Amino acid sequence: MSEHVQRSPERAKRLPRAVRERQILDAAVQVFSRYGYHSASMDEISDVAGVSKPMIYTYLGSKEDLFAQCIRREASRLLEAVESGIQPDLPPDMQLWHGLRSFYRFVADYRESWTVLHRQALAVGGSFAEEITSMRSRAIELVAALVVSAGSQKGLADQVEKSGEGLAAALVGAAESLADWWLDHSEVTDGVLASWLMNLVWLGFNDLVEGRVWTPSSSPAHNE
Amino acid sequence: MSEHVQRSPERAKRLPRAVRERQILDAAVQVFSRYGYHSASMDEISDVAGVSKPMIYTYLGSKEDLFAQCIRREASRLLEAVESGIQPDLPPDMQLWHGLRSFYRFVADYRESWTVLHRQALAVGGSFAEEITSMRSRAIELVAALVVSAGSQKGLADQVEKSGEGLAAALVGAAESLADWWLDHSEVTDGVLASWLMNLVWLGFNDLVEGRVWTPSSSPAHNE
Amino acid sequence: MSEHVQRSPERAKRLPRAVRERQILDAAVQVFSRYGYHSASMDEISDVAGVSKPMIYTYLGSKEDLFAQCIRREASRLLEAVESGIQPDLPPDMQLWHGLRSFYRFVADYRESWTVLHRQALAVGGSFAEEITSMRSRAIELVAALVVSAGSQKGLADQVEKSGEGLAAALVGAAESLADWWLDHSEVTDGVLASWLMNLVWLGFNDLVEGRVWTPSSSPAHNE
Amino acid sequence: MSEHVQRSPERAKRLPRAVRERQILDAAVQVFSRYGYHSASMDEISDVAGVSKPMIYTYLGSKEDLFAQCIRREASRLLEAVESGIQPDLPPDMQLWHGLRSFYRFVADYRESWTVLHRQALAVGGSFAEEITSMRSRAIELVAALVVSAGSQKGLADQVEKSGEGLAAALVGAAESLADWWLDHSEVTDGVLASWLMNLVWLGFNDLVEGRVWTPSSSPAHNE
DNA sequence: TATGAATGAGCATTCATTCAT
DNA sequence: CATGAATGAATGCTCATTCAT
Repeated sequence: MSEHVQRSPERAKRLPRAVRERQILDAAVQVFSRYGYHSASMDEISDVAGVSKPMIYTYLGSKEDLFAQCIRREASRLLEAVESGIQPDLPPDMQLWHGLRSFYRFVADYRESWTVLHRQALAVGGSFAEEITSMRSRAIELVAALVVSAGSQKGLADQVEKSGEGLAAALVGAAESLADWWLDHSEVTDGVLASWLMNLVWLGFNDLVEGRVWTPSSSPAHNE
Repeated sequence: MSEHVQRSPERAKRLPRAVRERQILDAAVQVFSRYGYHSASMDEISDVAGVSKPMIYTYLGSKEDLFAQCIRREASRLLEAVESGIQPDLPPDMQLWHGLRSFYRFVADYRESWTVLHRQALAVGGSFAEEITSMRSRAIELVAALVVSAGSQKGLADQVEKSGEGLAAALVGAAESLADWWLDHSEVTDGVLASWLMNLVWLGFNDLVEGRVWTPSSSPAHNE
Repeated sequence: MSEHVQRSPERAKRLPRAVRERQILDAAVQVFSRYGYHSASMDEISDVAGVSKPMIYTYLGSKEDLFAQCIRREASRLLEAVESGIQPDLPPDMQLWHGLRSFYRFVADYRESWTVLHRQALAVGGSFAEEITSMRSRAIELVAALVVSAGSQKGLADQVEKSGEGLAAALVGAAESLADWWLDHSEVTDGVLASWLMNLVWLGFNDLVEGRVWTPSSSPAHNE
Repeated sequence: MSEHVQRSPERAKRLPRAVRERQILDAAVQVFSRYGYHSASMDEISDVAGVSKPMIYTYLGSKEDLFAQCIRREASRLLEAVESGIQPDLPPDMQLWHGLRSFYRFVADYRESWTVLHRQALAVGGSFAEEITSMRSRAIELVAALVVSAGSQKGLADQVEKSGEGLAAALVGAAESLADWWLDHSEVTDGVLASWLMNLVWLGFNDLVEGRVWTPSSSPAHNE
């Protein structure tokens, strides 16, 4: 179970509290992302952090507290990364494009952060799931706003209006799923991933906005 | 923690093995979906199943085994449900359409199965993640085949060829994400969900196939 | 710290629950009386009981629960012992006399029970102290009733009326203190101890000095 | 758990050692009396004392040492208080009377000291119990001497000779018990308590009932 | 077949105690 | 003199798992 995890070589001494807290959080993210909340042991975290267990409790509180702080820190990082990649004065599609690229760069740079956020946090019931879910909801709303703003620019097709949030949820899910897929197919670049998504959902979305609609009865099997 | 879970009223006796196994698996899915793998206790499962713990071990093996069998059974059910909804002689888009509707009907009918598969199984490291991932991969490949077959009907654009699996992964993710979203917005029907997805991804995909491509430089900000 | 404590020699097997519970409670009283609530470890209790720790938790609950049940059981035993020694149709002084003898016999027979009740239970704050205090209060009231009934038989002197409970508290304390003293001076018999107390509080030290002595046979029940 | 405990507002600096030691002991008595030996934490003591933990260790040694010194200091205070209230040239009963009043005044003035001594010290096994027991023994011997001296003045009845120490133990226990009772019935004065005891043990309950009452003014020292 | 009885092993958490500054 | 930083060592408790009947 505890294969090979990076650990601080020597028990460093007398560091200021802030530094220690960062060390501990780093270690915690690493371990939580590997084993999940329940299987992760405070022993291993303290080990990886190069710090004794009591310090963890003194500085960061209980295991639950620790996990919560991991989640929050990584979620903030992710949001910041994405936001910092977006220029709000660009048109919606460019915003989405840059947002997606930033997102994938983050996933690449901080695999563990992404794993904790995406894979582990939801499985742990209670407040964590809520917290994560609410962050995800915020992301979805953000995308929905983008989608709707794009639609209104072009005359806001009915389809878009009604389904904005649903479409956004689908888009976010697609992006996440592609991120997961990427973890096992790292040969493509973040730009390629973002392109795929843009082509898949943006072109489709564009059609919608311009009045082209897919319905079961419009399928070639039926309408010719 | 243990709010209100259905439990068998009386300790029944001398049932054939197959029946017992089903009872146990049902209970296990119920409990796992509520609490997640680690927080679920064999005690509660045996309680809900109306069976003593040793029986579980005799019939289904360890907790890990039990979970694996839950996963497999529910995944099979899901796949069956989806496949049985598809008529292979229809055109690709209609197949996708029917597949999506079947998928959402399954999610609605077997919430717990879906929860176990989607939320819990990935968080548990090791063999489970692999198993789930491989099943998901199969689903993705299936969709990819659909996508590619649609592409080749129309002359297989390059974009599609290279990105088929990625697009499929994105589509599957979008469908899953929308399923999650649906759990909290049950006012729309499965048909609506499927429509959204078809409009979002199929129209977009169609554009691709027909040579319309989104690139950063084709965005209005750049080409005017 | 863990000098030499009697322990069950062999890990006995498959005993009915009631028996195990008794074993565990016996062991717990033994260990609590030796080390006090806090220093006693569940490990040692389980060891002495010849039972694994999980059984203790399954059968008797948490350490606090366990201690509470020890207290209650021993307190009940003590009360029963004292009450069974009293014949309510005797005059008050004879009742007191027999009650005291029973009390001291109990202390002699169940040293550990007495230690737990007297020495340990009060030091642990919270509900235990309250429980013990309330039992002690009941004992005091009982004695107070005796005292007052004796007083009213003789015309109820004012002093007695006003101070009944205080006197009873003092008497109970005297009895307890003498019990403690006895633990280090076991050469005298329970009868002697009871005599001392009767002479001290019933007759009065002054009387003693002047040659008046209370003996069971000088009680009104006998000497008329 | 840590409701509201007085604490030094500002971390004072550079005080002479003796002062620091007093601060710490005061805090320790306060905390030990509230929570008992085991539940009291060095952290809280240092907190209440307004001193860092290492200082405690430097000045007073281990937790055990600290507790021992609390016990000794408070016991000394108690003994001094009682002794200073006694005038050795008075007759025994008056000495007892004054001693008791001093004792109750001490209990009233230093509740915490009394609590530590009476409730906590015995429950902690090992050397503390011995120390406390030995101090209590000294008190008992003192009283015994008083009793015996009273007896010998009047011709030393046999009963007294043999049972002197036992009687004294009973008397001391009665006084302590009454002190405890007092903590919950503070409406009576220390004089009343002392009177009750004098009447109970010195004169005898029987005497009381028959109208003979001990009062300070009826003591031989005064009424002859 | 079916189960109440029993446990090994692990985990979160706490606390007295000590360095390094 | 004085302390924030740091930890070794316990301890209460839980849970998957297995016998003996």
